Amino acid sequence: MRPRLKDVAEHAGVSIKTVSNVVNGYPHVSPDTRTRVEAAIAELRYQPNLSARNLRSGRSGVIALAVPDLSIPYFSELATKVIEVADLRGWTVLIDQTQGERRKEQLVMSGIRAQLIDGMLFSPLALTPEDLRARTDQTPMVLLGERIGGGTLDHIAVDNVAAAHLATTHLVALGRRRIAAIGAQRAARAVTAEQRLRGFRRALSDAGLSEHAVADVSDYHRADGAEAMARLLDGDPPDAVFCFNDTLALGALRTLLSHGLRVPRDVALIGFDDIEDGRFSTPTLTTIAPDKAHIAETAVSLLATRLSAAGAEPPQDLCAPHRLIVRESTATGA
Amino acid sequence: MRPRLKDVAEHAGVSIKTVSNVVNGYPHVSPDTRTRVEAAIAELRYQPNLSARNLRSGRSGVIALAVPDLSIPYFSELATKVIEVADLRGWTVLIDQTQGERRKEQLVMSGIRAQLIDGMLFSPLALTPEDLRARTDQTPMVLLGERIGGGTLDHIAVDNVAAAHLATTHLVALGRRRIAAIGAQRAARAVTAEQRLRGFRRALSDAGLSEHAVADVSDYHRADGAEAMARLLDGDPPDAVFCFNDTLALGALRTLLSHGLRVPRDVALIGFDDIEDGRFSTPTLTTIAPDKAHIAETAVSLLATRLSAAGAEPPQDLCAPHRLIVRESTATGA
DNA sequence: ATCGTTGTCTGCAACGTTGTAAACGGTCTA
DNA sequence: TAGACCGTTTACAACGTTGCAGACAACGAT
Repeated sequence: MRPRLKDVAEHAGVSIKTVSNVVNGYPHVSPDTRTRVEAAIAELRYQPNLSARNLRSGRSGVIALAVPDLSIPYFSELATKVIEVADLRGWTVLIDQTQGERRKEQLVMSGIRAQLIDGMLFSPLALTPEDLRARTDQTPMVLLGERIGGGTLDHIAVDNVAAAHLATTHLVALGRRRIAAIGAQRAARAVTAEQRLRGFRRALSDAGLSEHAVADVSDYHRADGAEAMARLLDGDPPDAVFCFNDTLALGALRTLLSHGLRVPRDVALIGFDDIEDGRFSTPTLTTIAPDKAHIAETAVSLLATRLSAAGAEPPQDLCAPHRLIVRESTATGA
Repeated sequence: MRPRLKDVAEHAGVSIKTVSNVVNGYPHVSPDTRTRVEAAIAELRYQPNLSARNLRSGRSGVIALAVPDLSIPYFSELATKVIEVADLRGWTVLIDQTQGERRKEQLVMSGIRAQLIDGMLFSPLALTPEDLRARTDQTPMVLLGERIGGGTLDHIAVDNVAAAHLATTHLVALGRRRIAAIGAQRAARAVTAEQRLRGFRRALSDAGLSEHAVADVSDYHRADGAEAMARLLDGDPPDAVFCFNDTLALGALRTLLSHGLRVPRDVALIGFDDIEDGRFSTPTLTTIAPDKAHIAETAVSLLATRLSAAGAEPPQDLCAPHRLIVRESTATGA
């Protein structure tokens, strides 16, 4: 059996509460007692029972991170960072996958794990602002990515409009004129896609260009990008394409190359997310890099604030930095 | 405040224990009472408090999955499957990343989360059989991948020797004669790498060929593969390469293409793991596909057995199926 | 000498749940 | 009709922890 406070107390010749005080860093414990208790803790290899502590204190030290799909590299890279940062605060991260399905997102949001966690970081895809308003669960929550909170929840994301504008402007600066986009979504709920589309269109009109084509996708995997690019090539082929994320771009790249087109010579390609794959594709992938570490750190620290100050401080709506990383898929010399 | 059993009991006009019985599916409850209790549960939106339940019952319904790094696609794909399968049993999965570092693996193995979890699935990289023998923590554990348990723990993995043999034999069948491998590891602990190397060598000697070259790597990321391939090209270039995983292969592919070599014409390439990236690279990547769904299901069910039967049933050592998937990187017509 | 103050330590109760055992009312059997 | 039996329901205690209130000793100020 695992040792309890009681065992440590008997071993050190003090009361249970004193051991608890030592464990919790309560200051008014004499150095002598403290040493004796610590020795007993070490000897018995005592570890606090988290269930009991949680039951008593209402805190579990566990936070949830809900993302659509870990097998999308952007989310697994983000998860890696979040776990790292949370670890520094002594928190354990529990990951929920929603597959971007509205039903699962509602489930997660409405507190299916509420008993287990102190708070959650949530990266919704299909959820509507109404869904969020209808939320009754009180678990503190920080939104990542989609700006659908309507100012009712803490939120951190890149400025998608500005980032998409930057990406598109880069293509324009290469001298391309028939610029297409891949990644729009029919579902009116897909706020991120909508914002990137808006940035794309604004950049084109700023440059005095008209939109060459926009391809819808139903999901953001490689296969969707490959298939969307095939549709674009069926019509009047573009000379540059902005893909709303890197996996779409890698799928599109595959289609371009297998159609015998050269990248960037015939078609320049830019993605979004800066996932590791894009650094090793051929050609390597130009992309917009959101500062994932910054997002993870900010998200966790927003949650920490929310957890400590139960007060009604107004929710914050923060912006993460992004930058353009130029690689071979838009290189000029090629 | 969240409703408790007590609130539901009062609302339904029964005792706390009766509500508990209904919640837990205890059979001897009259249909009438059951209906009334269920109505009260629904109305108050009662959800059991997991901390209390865990404290009382000693079970948390949470299992840990410890892997080196989620940003390695193989592990994120595996994690996705494990979460799915665990969900069917009503379990929540908590993910620990070890970075393949021995110290972190020891930490995880020795029960750092023991208070929180009922059992764990562990995919070690750097751990030695001695580390495992020195383990004192009693949390049930199932090993994935590395066969270092020495028969003391449940274990599921593909037959790495046979799989590597299959991969190498495929290259031989293409008519290649200068066949190299990428992915050996200096650290004697890396059992998986060792087994794949053994299968590689056995296949070559079965074919009457001698080993062209073997490149060591320190890690299994794309960058390591790219760098290892560069070293191979410095010497007498191979006409085929077996990479011990797909990310290594994609890195190697990058180096080959940027050196102006054609794949598979000049160099045929085969990987291991069947990650999604390999289906969309150019050329697409031939690979050995371990049955990840099978691994996830088996691992979770091994753990379930171990959890229910506290008895000393002998640990099982199981083998997951694998198959060869031929794609462009070893296509014959090219 | 008395009183309040400070620092250290302790006992008690409670967090919400479930296992155990026992109570209750009814039906069946002798 | 008494006793045994069964299905249903209940009270109680315990899981290991921490907040609270207070006990106790030592000390300084009056």
